Amino acid sequence: MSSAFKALSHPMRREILNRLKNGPMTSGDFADAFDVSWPTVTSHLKVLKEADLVSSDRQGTSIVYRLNASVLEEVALGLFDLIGRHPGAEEQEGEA
Amino acid sequence: MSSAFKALSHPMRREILNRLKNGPMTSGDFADAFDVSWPTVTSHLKVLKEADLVSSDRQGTSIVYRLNASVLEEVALGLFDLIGRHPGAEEQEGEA
DNA sequence: ACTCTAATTAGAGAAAAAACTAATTAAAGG
DNA sequence: CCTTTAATTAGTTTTTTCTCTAATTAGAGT
Repeated sequence: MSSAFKALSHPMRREILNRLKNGPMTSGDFADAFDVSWPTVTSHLKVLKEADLVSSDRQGTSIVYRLNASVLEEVALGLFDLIGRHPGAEEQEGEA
Repeated sequence: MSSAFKALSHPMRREILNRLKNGPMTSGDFADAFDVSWPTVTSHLKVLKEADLVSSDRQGTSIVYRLNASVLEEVALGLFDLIGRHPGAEEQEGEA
């Protein structure tokens, strides 16, 4: 999970995750969407995959990536843990 | 907020945040706690401060750092947003 | 003002990350 | 089997990050 934070530290990788929220996409989709070379995209996808934030498998001629929402959720929960507060717990006036 | 993820990407910086959960600490406390030079600690604290994850002010002879929980919470909420799920929403069996 | 302690800034070197081009692999389809 | 399309791997260069030592700043206390 430690590598997840590293993976999240790059804007393009966060944007990739954001787009995967709307459904699976191929490596080529991303190569089109971003103004960098395809190998650069591949490299970012690899980082995300190693952090287990995305999964991929071949579908015909393309390789399809999809979000591992549960892992991302774990990371978010880890952040809440860092501040010792439970998600969804509203701020209360008097905390005795 | 983009710099927050960068700030969170280093293990020592996450550990600093984790320790600050239990209350404010001085730069020297961290310099003692970690096996790196004091300037290295200062540098990490600076990154955290620039990401607005911690605040500091002088208290007598020391400089005291404390957690900006609200900012950290925002980052965690941002992650939940990335997966399009609200914090505290339990996994449900049938999602129609 | 002087000195001690706490902490930061400056500057340099090593290591890691990010980008590119060129070359390679893999499957699909004629 | 050969070609085309999709994607990755290899190798290199540039930029950023991390760490250190040495020097400096800032306040406290005498």
